[in-house]
Amino acid sequence: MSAAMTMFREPDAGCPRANGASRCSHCGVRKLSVCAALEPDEFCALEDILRSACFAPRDHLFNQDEPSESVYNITSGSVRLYKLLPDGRRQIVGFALPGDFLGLAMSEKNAFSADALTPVNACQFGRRDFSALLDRKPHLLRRLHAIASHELSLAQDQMVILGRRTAEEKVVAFLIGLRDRLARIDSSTVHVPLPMTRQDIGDFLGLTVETVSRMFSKLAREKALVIVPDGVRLLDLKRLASIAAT
Amino acid sequence: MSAAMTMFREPDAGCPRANGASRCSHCGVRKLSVCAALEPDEFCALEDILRSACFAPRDHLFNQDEPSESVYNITSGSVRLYKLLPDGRRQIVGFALPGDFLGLAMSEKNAFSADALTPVNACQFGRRDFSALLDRKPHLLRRLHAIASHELSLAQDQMVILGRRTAEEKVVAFLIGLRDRLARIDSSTVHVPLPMTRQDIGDFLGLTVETVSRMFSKLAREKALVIVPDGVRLLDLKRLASIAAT
DNA sequence: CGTTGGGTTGATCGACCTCAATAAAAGTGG
DNA sequence: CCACTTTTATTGAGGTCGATCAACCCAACG
Repeated sequence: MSAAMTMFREPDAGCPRANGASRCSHCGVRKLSVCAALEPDEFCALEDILRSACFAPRDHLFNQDEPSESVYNITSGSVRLYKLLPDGRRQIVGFALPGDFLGLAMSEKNAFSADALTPVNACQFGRRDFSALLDRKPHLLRRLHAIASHELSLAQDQMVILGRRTAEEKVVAFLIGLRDRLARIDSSTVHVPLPMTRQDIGDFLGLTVETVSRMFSKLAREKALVIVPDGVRLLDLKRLASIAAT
Repeated sequence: MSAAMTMFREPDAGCPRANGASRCSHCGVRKLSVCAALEPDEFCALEDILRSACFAPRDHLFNQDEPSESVYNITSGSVRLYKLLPDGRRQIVGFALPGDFLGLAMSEKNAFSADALTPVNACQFGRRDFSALLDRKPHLLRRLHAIASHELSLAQDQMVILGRRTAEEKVVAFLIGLRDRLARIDSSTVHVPLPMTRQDIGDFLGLTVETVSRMFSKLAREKALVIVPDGVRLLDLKRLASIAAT
């Protein structure tokens, strides 16, 4: 391989897409990610500090309250982000999808834990390296801030869902929200893959597994959706949208 | 109006838009705000685009879904931030206190409504003016991003409260959280002024007025706190902290 | 005064939780 | 490939926390 390859830190052995992920020019999520802020000739600065990482399902990217070493940009797969209370109650604060950035806060300690739901590929950056890069690339910082603000806005939407919506509305809002996010990545429309368990969905929506399951059954019974292996297929989008909007 | 109505420290009495607010050097919240990122000689750039604004209780700073004209830095008083569902259900997404910045997202449209709970003084900036300033002052942008990230983190904490805590825990977490924020402004310890109604607290915590009132009564009955005019006095901090931590 | 908005308290109800049983997948090792 | 365990999903029965409905108090205010 060329001298250009020597710029990359060593990719994980056995990681299928290791090369693809670090070669930003071929990256599938480049236009969705922080990286979109950079000009083509600036990518070398990113590639200099980037390490391609991959994780198997259940691998932890990082843990709540531990020092934050790295920040990540997800290139494939999905990641579960959650907080635990001392007594074991869990709140999932989000699911990261391809294009999503983890470590917006650039803080010393992780505010939540993150683990892989599916095989995950990510660009990994040293927190300090990335922070230094932000100081050199104001465009990148500006973009990161835009992303953080958008995340804040989504978090506030989630507050409405958690605080003021019924179980049925929660589940539907979750499905519609996930569908909209997936549509940005590949334009799938009615098929919504669900790499997370019902328990995960419950812990995201402030419900129990049983209630989530019951709502899925109810919506399926009413022909608003069909439950398929690994996900759902939305049938009556109009009806679902009206439930989520109310 | 009574002095008790104005719960939080007011640098300039009444509402003169002349001195205190626009003269950054004398501003009481400078070290807490975005502005802390600026060097003394840079404040003129801020003062150039700043307008001192004041609001009476119930005045709206801006409304959900309307175009965002300005961003604000609160210098005194407190502001209620909320989202409304079409059917009238309300979720309060936060209370802004002195030092807080409104308009982090710098987006075209407001994601929520904001109105004053008490008399409020604020520094008002045109959204475009402020955005342009951010391009000229990377330090300011960096600070704004730090603030946005911190807000995101608080929003995630609030998700845990909304999704996974009991009514009692919610109320206690709210009081402790507010106390901690007030402590950053003036180091009050046990007296927590509450400029918002029980209804507001309920709409922040995903509870009804009645439940909030009952929890206050319960905590008062158990001598964990005393209800005083315009607020509460925390008595058994150890016990309250342990409820909130659980 | 009467009115109005906020706060408290009680009685009842219901949405969601808890507990329990079963079924269906998905690993795991032989 | 098949037993065997483990994890996940579904469904039912019954209980509970917080919502709802309603009465009342109190302070502020015109």
